[in-house]
Amino acid sequence: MKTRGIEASLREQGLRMTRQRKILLELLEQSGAHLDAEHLYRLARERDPKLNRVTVYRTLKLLKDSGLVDELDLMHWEGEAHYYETRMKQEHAHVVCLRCGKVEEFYGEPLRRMRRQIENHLGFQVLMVRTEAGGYCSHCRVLRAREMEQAAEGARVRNARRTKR
Amino acid sequence: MKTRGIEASLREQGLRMTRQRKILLELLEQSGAHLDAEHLYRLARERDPKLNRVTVYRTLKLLKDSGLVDELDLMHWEGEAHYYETRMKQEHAHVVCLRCGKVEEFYGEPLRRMRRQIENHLGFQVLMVRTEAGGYCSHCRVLRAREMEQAAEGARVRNARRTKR
DNA sequence: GTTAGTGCAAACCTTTTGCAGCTCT
DNA sequence: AGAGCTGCAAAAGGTTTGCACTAAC
Repeated sequence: MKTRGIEASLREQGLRMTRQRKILLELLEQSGAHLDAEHLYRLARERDPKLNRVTVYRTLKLLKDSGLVDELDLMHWEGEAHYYETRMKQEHAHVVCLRCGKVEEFYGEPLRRMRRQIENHLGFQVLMVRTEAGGYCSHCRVLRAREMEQAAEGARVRNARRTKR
Repeated sequence: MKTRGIEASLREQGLRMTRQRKILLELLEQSGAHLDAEHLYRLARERDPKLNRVTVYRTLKLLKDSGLVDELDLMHWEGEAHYYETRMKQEHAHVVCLRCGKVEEFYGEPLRRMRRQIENHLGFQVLMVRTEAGGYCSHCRVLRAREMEQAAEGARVRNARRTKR
């Protein structure tokens, strides 16, 4: 959804498209990445140094409640911040590397099928589904194995020392 | 996994099974429900009034990092608290009613299939998958429709008043 | 006797709230 | 005028940290 479309959505709800909201929406759309409130705030201040952190939070809440952006946790990869993305794309899962923080998106039939099954089996009217996976990306998997090996080595040394004494 | 099994897991990592941890683990297992830190703390204090809130947090973190319990957000239904459940059961999704807060669990093939696809397509080693859906349960769906109707009615009245003036 | 774990107080970080002033319409 | 919106300061909510003391191994 373009900023235009979002503006229309806001208007329908009797809400206004202010200078601040325009800045925040543009940043959210440009950045393909997943921004958290603080990051978004810093970017926004580059365009308008007076823009307040509170406005960022209020805007994000508004957009979230209007269903215009989705809120993610990314498996709490570093801290409790929430990440936001505009709701333009197809439903997808987020896969986070717990070592390097890389985020990949996963599209696929199982997601849609799950939504349908939840609706049919549980009688829920599903408004949002959030699927997040945590693990190690192909790159970090190797490095991780090496790290574990070294940790085990360290433990062996420590144990040996203890036994000797 | 029984408390026994968890105790063994802790021991393997050179960790200790203290009175406090035993209490917390038992509570987590007994309660089929999804407890948050505060709730767990209150229950724990009934058994040991001196047990500190900080210990609850530290224990939960420990168990989470050891992969012995899973951490949920339940779509941030009321606040930012995290909910915990022991990792005994099969992989499942949590479906939260955004009106009454009821939580249902969903088991099914799509979940397992999704995990496999993420591993195959993205080359990730998946350690945890968390799927949460938000919506309205069959009961609240009806009530919700009624509420929306009343809200719309209210808006009509307000608009009429404004136009008249 | 070591090392891990606990309790207490205080800090921390993210997010929300109250309120006066501003700005669209 | 009247509603929505912003900025500022202050509070809230959930969680973590530093440190001295205690308990498990």
